[in-house]
Amino acid sequence: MRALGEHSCVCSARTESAVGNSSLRWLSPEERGHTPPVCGDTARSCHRTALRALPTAPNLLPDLTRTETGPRELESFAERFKQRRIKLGVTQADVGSALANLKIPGVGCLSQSTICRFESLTLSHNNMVALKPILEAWLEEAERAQREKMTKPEIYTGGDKKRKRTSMSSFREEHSVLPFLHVQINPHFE
DNA sequence: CGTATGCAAATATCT
DNA sequence: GAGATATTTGCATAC
Repeated sequence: MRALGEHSCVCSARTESAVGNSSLRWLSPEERGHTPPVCGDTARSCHRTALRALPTAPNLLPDLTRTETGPRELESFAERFKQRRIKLGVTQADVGSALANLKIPGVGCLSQSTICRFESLTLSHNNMVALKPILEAWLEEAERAQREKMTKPEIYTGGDKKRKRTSMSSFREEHSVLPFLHVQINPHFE
């Protein structure tokens, strides 16, 4: 009787996953030989079905068009991923939930466990291959966002100095911002 | 506090 | 379509 408490991500409980994450497949139909639709993502097939690479692909074709992500490559990527993540000062759990913000179709959030396993290469090869592009996308996005912050000075001069008085001289500013907040309630770092 | 891992549930895919 | 088997992923908890 685990009280499926508050998980970090929106799509928490495994029983009430109403977040329609349609499953996505990173492999082409040819590779699998034959693949029905994919998954009739019923209302329950949330994240659990999200990422998958070919299950038991025989790999008979000398894929010239496909870049077979070798174990070597995965290994180095996982390594770099971890380093850069830490450099950004982000935890595994943060990454997991932040993935949802990428808005990649079919990709929701992932748990800290999964991120950890990815970094330690303790996932199946196919799973790794499937996750790689996603995490890669997140990494670039996160670094880009940080760069942006570095460029800009401090938006508010808070901190050790005396906080600058919030001079809302007129209501003009407020009026200009409100409309934005209506459409983007949760601005995120971007 | 952040990370690693055993275990089991939920699906996907195969036969 | 049903049952069996394979995979992926999260929770709980130890480290």
